[in-house]
Amino acid sequence: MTATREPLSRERVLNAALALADAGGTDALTMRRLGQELGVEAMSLYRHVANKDAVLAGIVDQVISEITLPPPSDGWKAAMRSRGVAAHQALIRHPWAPALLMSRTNTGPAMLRYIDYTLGVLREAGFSWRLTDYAWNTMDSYIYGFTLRKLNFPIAQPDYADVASAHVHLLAGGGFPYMAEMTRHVMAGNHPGDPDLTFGLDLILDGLERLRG
Amino acid sequence: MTATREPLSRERVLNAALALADAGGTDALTMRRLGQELGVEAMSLYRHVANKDAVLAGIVDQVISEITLPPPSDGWKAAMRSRGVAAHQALIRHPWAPALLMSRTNTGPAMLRYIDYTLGVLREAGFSWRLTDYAWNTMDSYIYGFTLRKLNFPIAQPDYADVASAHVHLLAGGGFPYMAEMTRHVMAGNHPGDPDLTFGLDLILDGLERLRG
DNA sequence: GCTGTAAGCTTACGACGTAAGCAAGAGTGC
DNA sequence: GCACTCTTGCTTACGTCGTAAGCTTACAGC
Repeated sequence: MTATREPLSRERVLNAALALADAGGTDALTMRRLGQELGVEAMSLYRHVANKDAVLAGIVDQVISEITLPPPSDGWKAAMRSRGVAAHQALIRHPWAPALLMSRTNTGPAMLRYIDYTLGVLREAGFSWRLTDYAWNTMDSYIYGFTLRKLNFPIAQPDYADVASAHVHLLAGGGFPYMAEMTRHVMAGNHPGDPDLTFGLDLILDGLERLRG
Repeated sequence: MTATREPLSRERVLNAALALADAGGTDALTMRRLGQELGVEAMSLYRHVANKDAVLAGIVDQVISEITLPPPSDGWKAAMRSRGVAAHQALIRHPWAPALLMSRTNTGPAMLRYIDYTLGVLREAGFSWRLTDYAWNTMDSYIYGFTLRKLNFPIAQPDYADVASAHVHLLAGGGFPYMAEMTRHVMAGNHPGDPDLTFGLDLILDGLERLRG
């Protein structure tokens, strides 16, 4: 009289893995817990997935697939700008993702699509192959770097007050006058502690525009 | 008649940890192996170090301390440029470091010194606090992001031929025309596969110069 | 019914970080 | 010389991890 449960599948495994990572970060994603979440023993997962690394690759690609790619007809600059913002937003929605994304070689279908789109927009806008490669690399280095940094910046975290007070004694020592003053400015509200992606992105895009001629 | 061995110390532990990470990456750095390297049991390390996380924080700060900071008298732009290059080089010397650097909140003495230096150069060059913060954030997001990306880019690895041939079938499918063509250009030697830090860095610095007015 | 194949289960191994308590030696005060 | 404390390193053990090897069960096609 037991209802025959839905059989496992690579897709079901990856969905559960994504949910687990979203809920508790990479640490919460273990094969045992993943099995538990699916009502199955850990070893059963290996019928549908080569190993844990494949799971990680799968969920990273899933996140990349969430990046909405604007139509190239918007013009290369606008397209690259909103592509960058969309990537940043998708990654922020899954805070565990950037570290994974940047510390592995990713060749999932969504990633390849995403790269090909980017190269295509730049090429069609008249950038040389060399400049296209450099431009792509520069933008993505910045976007991913910025996102990862932001996620680990104490200021962006709810326990900012704790962190700040824990470090105040370091700054008070007098060895780091500029940091101390900067902290004072941020705490006084003169200046947003939360960094802004578009500042640097626009800097890069304007520079690329000038190089394109 | 056994020679009394050199007693452990936080410094000796960190030095050995750094050597271990340099030799085999983060995975090779375990408390047991670290003890073994020092001729000591793993648990003995805990007398000199709070836990493994403290070890990681220690060696990351060690790497940061290797970044040579140019004299601010060179002018802010030249100083920021060679600071960036120096940071990149130091991180490349310790390929395991960028991932660690970017996935934790770092408040070691070398890191604080490094940040304070950067803020100081920008402030003394006349940047507002707001612009100083944005500039610092943009530069470092790019530098770290670029370095981490480069380390995980298959092209930078000795097994590039393998990696390329393993992915050729994906490109050959026709779904990714621009990537395919780019790969062809790189393989034909028309274009360096190895990315260049200074391209993006100069883009950013030129943009900052314009903003400073 | 028989048999082949797939899906999930069981057990087990060798890592890992580290908590708790023990042992042995080095100073120190008398 | 002797007890005392403090420091340093060692022993043992626990719970967790990824996953190799082999087993069981259920169903499909004949």
